[in-house]
Amino acid sequence: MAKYKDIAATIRNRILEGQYSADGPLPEQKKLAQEFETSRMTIQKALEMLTYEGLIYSEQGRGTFIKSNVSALSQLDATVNQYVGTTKLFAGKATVKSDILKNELRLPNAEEQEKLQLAKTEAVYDVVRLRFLNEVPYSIEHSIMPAKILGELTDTVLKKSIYEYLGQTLNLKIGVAYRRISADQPNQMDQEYLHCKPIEPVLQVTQTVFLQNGMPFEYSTTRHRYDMGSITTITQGNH
Amino acid sequence: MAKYKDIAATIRNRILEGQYSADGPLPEQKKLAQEFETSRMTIQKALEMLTYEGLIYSEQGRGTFIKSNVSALSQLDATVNQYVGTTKLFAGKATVKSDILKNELRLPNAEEQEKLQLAKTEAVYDVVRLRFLNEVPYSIEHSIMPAKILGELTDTVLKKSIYEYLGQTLNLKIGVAYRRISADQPNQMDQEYLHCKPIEPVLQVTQTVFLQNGMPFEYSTTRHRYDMGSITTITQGNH
DNA sequence: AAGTGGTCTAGACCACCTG
DNA sequence: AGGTGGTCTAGACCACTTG
Repeated sequence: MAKYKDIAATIRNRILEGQYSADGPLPEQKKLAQEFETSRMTIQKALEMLTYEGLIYSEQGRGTFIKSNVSALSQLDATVNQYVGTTKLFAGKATVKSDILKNELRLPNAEEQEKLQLAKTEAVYDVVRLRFLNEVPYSIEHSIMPAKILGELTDTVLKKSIYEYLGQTLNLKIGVAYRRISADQPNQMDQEYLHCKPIEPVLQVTQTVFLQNGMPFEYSTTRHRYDMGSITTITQGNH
Repeated sequence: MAKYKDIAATIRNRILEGQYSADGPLPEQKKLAQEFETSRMTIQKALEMLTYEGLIYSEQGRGTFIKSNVSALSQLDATVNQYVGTTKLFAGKATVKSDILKNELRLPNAEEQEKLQLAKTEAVYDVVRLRFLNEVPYSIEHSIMPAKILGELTDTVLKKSIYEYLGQTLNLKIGVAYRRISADQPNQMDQEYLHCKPIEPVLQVTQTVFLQNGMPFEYSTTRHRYDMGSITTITQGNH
């Protein structure tokens, strides 16, 4: 492990255990460099990590301070706002299953070509899945994914988790995701599969997910029963 | 301006203008250091900036690459997923006004004490505002804010933007925000003020907003007409 | 083995805040 | 003026990937 990560871990623990005064500043960088027998640059990389984690902040000419919401943060189980997919989110807490309503290989339409940056000739998977939480249907997920990334997409994979398949079998990493969240009245499918009554709305999430190398990997729309799911986001201000 | 920021700006422009091959790697760090007549550490800080912006990524032993979604990104006006409040979001595009339905100074209840990290004795403002976009009501915002941060909260401020007041008058900076987004059936107030029919849902956002120093500054619930507003988020994976 | 990025050093000077 | 963090240097060695 890199030295600056070790140092960051040590300082993080001290902060969480209250070993540093919550009011006053942290020891100055020069002192920390002496204590950890390293250079100031290395200390700065460690502090930079903790800054991105939202634990501390620095002000030029004043010092480095602990954010006062640190105690509140430890109550939330929110590490970072990272996309994990539905399956992993509920791991261990409940059983998640999927019915595959559609799994088709076809050519993309104009919108899909644009969103997934594909040529007319590059095929996509068009997959619709009904997802169950503890045997109760809670969302319908409609995904368009480029065939060139996924290769052979079997029902076995779809029944489990596409994200698991991506990371473990294809060894690809998720990068950025753009999501648009809105509320909507239930449509015909929602009423049929999610058993929504006309007055029971859905929460709709339309997202484009990119791999770490920037290739678009999924363009999807998911509709959740309003009483079975909400989205949590953490937005960091500028550092 | 810092040298590494200048260099980052130069490289960013080159990438956006297509001066670097989209397939191959960027010039190696040593070459860039020579070109910009600087040290490798400074080049690394510049590249680090572009990495956090989602423009490039590096792989140890291979090189630094341009993400292939760069062209798609420039279509979106999304720089970073920063919270700006409703007023600024629509600046110039439409007129935003507020009716103040309630503006009360009182003591916090147990939930508010916890969310805002307040003592029983510290007063809060309890504000309900009906927001109009081009004279049409589109959301109801219910905010609880600590009086010790805001000082005197006049109706003049509330009619405009609290976030503007924070930044410009109080010189405080927004830090992190936690938000929970869900869909809901319209309640009595939604039906009265947003003119929702029973089958017209609302998009609800419950958020806790912290200042840069970690003090909680707002605990609020906003309900939007489903056909007037959606939330867009950008989630970065791990770098 | 060669070439890439990742980390680290031991200094230095600058920018900013506070008394 | 003194003390803080912010930036920068000119090297060095390490970790990883590729031919």
